[in-house]
Amino acid sequence: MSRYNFKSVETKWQSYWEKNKSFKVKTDTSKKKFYCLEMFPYPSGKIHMGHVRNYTIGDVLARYKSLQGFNVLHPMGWDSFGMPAENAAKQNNLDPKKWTETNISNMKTQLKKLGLSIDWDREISTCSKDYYKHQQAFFLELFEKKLVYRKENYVNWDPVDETVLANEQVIDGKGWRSGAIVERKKLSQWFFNISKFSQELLDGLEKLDNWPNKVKTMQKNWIGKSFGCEIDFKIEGNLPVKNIKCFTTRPDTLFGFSFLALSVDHEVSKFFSDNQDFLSFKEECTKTGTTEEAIAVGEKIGFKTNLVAVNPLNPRQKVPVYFANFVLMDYGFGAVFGCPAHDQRDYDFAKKYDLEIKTVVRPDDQDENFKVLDEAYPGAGVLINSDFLNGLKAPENSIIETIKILEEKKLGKKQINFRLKDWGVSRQRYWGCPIPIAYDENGKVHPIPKSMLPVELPENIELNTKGNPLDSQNNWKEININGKKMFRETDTLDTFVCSSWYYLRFCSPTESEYGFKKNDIDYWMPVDQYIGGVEHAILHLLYSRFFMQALSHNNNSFNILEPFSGLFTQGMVCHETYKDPDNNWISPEEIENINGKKYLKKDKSKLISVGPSESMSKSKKNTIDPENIIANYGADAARLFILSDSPPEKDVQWSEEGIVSSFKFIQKLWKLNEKIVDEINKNNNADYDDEIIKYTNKYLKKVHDNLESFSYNKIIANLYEMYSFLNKQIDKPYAKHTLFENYEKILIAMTPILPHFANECLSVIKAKNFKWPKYDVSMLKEDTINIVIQINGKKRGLIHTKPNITEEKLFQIIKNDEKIMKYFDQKNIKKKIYIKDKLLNIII
RNA sequence: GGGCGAAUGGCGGAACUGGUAGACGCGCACGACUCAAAAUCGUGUUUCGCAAGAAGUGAGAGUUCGAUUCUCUCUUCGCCCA
Repeated sequence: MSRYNFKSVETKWQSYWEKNKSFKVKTDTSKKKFYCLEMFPYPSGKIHMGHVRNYTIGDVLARYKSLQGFNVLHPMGWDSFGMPAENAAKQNNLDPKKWTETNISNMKTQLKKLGLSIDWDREISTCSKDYYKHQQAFFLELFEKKLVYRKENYVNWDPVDETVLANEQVIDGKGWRSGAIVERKKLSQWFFNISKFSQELLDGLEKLDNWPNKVKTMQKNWIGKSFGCEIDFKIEGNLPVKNIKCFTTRPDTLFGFSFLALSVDHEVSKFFSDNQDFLSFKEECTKTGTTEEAIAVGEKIGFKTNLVAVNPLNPRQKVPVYFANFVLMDYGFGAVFGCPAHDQRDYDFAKKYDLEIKTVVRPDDQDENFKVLDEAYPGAGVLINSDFLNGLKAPENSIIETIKILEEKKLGKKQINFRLKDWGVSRQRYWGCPIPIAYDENGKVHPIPKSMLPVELPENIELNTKGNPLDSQNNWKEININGKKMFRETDTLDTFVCSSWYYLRFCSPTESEYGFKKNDIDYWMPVDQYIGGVEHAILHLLYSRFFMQALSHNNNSFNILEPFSGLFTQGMVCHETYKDPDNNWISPEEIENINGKKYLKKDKSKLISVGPSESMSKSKKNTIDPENIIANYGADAARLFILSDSPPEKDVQWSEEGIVSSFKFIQKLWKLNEKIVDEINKNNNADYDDEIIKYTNKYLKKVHDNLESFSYNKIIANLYEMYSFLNKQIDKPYAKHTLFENYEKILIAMTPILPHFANECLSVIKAKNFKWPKYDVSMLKEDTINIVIQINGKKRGLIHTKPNITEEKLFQIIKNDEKIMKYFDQKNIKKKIYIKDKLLNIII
């Protein structure tokens, strides 16, 4: 008996796959294709357990599909532009490019040790100019299609570092690095016109049957289609403002109108540009955030104008016009009509400024005297105090009816509004894809000619400058286009742009003329199964869907609108958390278990308290390094454990006991393998025994069904059962051929999960040219079955018999069964319910 | 505040379209081997009960011959949006 040496076996197979380019694929229209894609990693330096889980899930599928005969595209690349490289470079005075390349090389080595079936010849990296060159061409293509434009927009500005911050870099309103209070600042930036496709992106979701409903719902809410009305309010006052347009989803509450609120950026604000009070109010507004949350939670403040707005349905009613901090210019028209009784935000505002709160909707269980008191009532009911609208059912009927009336009177019109805003792609960063645009001396925009692409990032530049480092690169900035001196755009593209089309590049990774070849994407696209974290449910997936819409827009050569036909979102990897008595987080590697109860720090200095299992994070120090795991237990054990404990879509708890038991199980499988090989070599000629054939077929059906439904945890359970079956049976003499044939099938079905181990065993039994084993339906029939006997729905016995038994025959058997008969008297039987070959329920 | 989802032993989780609840794993207990330990193997393990038996899938109702599964109300937790 030899011990299974995972190190030599895993190394052997990994180098075999590499040498033979086992996973290299080509466009081949004679074969059925399967495109299996996992979200590509950011090259942070080391892989983490989340990667192990993500790529193991994908690899199981890719290997399974490949054995089934599909031409499987399973590529890997690097999402290699982005801030961590720039930050690391700044801190350690490094070159972001070198930092990134080193990380890629380390992580590639680590990924290879997992035994993934990846076609490494297709490896791409978004920071390489071979990649971003095409991205710049796409930018220009969208520019020509008028899907890219420039506008002024607010950004989070750190006044100390003189830099723009991403939302996640703003912590409690302060810059994460400088601690300075973040300001809102207007900058001219590039936008992708994603909102043009709002309806298409919404409609497309309907056809994505293999996406989780959860993700579709999240996208639907994000796109946020709302149905409402555009109302033109007449304005009276001392300013040359005659009308103000509003969008509202609740025109039916117009009789509850008590103020009109404008965004401080509304065009009316130009009349207040020398009003000091207004300017300081506007200043105040920039301090509160612009997120919907900040607005909902924050205090509502207003600035009263001398203007009054006329209620279009009741011209005698005139209400004040305010500027207010909770109205945003980029939603609707930057103006809302306030109905405090039925909108909490308006209610808060009205309370503060002592405005009228008029109830116009009563809940169904209240009468006409219902009054809104302590909080707004946004719910359903019946319209009251609304003149000719009284009695309408709110909100469904009343909205439609009110819009009809407003349209008839030419006071407003029906409108569809989307919450989805255009995608701002400008980043004031160095480490990103340069935007292929130049400005002449008058500031006019000129696309950089395609022949001059790529616009390369300058290398070896000083990053510790204030503001965007590219801004100070005067040599680089200057460019000559058609004999004219111009200046390059110094902003770079959001890294989400890079990941919006990488799945296309994998189809034609070396194509130099364009981002992809048409015949490649015609064959490979769409991605059949995309696998990644749910944290990308909205932005990345929506941007990618937009990108396909944008490329297909006014394009006759291809029309792929949905990039990912199947989506699977895996859960996170969690671990217990540990703290010492001083409330410091302690890493699992620093502690020791005493008696299975107490935990001590390894130097025995401190008692450790165990906290709940939480997703692995550096800040809580509850991470486990996959590299150590692979070194100590092997890739197969890591794969086995990460799949075994929980369904892939749910969180999984990493534990020392778990990985150890997976490791031990592989050792057991190896011992079993040796026993079986001995048995096969014995060349005994026992009688044909169909027990193993039946069991194998049942097993293969389970594995097949569980693979198809992503129930990978159940496959591991099936495998354990298979092991204990074989281990008990193996002492019986088996016909050599039967044993060999079925064992081979079992091993092949094991290769997606344990590729090194199973291939090693297959080579030991000299199996060749194997395919995915199909189960034989005729072998699934049982010779004997158990029928449950219930009395009044309670289980009272089990009858072991042959299938296809009639109720009468079954009852004959029961009559001789004292254990069952003691529960009832035959005279009292009211009814018998017989479900053939399953259950008999006797009602007394 | 809104949307979506979940709740099953000490723990992670099984249970096909309503039909034997707790598969499989971890942990734990006992036993074998051993001078001993580790490793390995075996047995047991929902709760109460000596047992016969009874109860039992977050709580409460309902539909049904029969509910972890379907319907309603509630509680708690998670995720997303706010």
